[in-house]
Amino acid sequence: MPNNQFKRGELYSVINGMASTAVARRLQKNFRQAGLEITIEQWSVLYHLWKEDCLSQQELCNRTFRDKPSITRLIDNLEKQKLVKRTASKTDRRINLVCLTDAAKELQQLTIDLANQTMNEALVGVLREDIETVKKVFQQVFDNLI
Amino acid sequence: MPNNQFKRGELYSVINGMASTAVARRLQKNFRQAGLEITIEQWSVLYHLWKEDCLSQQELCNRTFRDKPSITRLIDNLEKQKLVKRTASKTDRRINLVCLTDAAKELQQLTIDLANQTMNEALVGVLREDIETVKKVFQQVFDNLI
DNA sequence: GGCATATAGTTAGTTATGCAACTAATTTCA
DNA sequence: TGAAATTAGTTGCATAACTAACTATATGCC
Repeated sequence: MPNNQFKRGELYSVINGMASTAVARRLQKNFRQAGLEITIEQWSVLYHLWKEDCLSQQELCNRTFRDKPSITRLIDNLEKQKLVKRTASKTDRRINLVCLTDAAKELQQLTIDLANQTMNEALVGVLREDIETVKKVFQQVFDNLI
Repeated sequence: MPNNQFKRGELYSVINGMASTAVARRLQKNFRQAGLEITIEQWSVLYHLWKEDCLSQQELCNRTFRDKPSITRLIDNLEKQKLVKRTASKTDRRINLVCLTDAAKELQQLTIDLANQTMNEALVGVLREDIETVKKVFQQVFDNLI
């Protein structure tokens, strides 16, 4: 097997999970140490709702890159924790608009601070221009596969 | 999916693992189209066993970056599919050595070819030097967090 | 209008992950 | 040597993922 293909296989194991898993675990740990009960998956839903409240579940699928059943259950759990509320759309009765509760709005600043702190911990010793390269490569990978 | 884009100036998409998720989904799809029943998580275990057979479960934890219960259950499922076999270590009775079956050995070439093909699909238009930068950054992130 | 098709969301089944608590075997060291 | 600590692996519980199949509503087209 040609040597460069083997290298790409090695990159697969790098891209596929280890670094982002490490970041995600650290963020979850930082949430827990701050006394927050939410999962990072739930947080990623809240994150998009903080940017724009009352999105449909389908729109949350698109923005969080999850499928519909995943969003259904994430919203179920967020509703149990009284962080969001499903509201029927007035113009399309198929659609649930997912809206933040006041309790969720109070989590925004703290959790985003913790996320930024986590990224700072992760990126110690990494050059700013290299971060831009990573973003660029990830965008290209994403565009290639979607 | 118009909103599945990384936003410039933020790395939350890295936390969400969007690029690695996209690669993993594509690899899973390519496995399925080739008639292979294994999951990418199972494949990642086999991958390390092809490099070195008969590793302990703990060693598989270290190499695949998973915790012990995850490996226990991945090995359970791989054993059900007759792709690996647990063997008691002769020198330490706490240890299970996980060894490949002949059926698993036959999967090596095809699945690694599919992984390389998937990486080639993912990396169209990506510069070789940028790949090296990604590897370097990921290694640094990993070292920072572990 | 009415039927075919597409879209929004839910449910069920299997696999995987994280954490905590557990058993069993080994090592440490007083 | 023997009790304490460590290590390897399993089990239980909760959350999350993907696929496929399902209901309900909306749209398109004749």
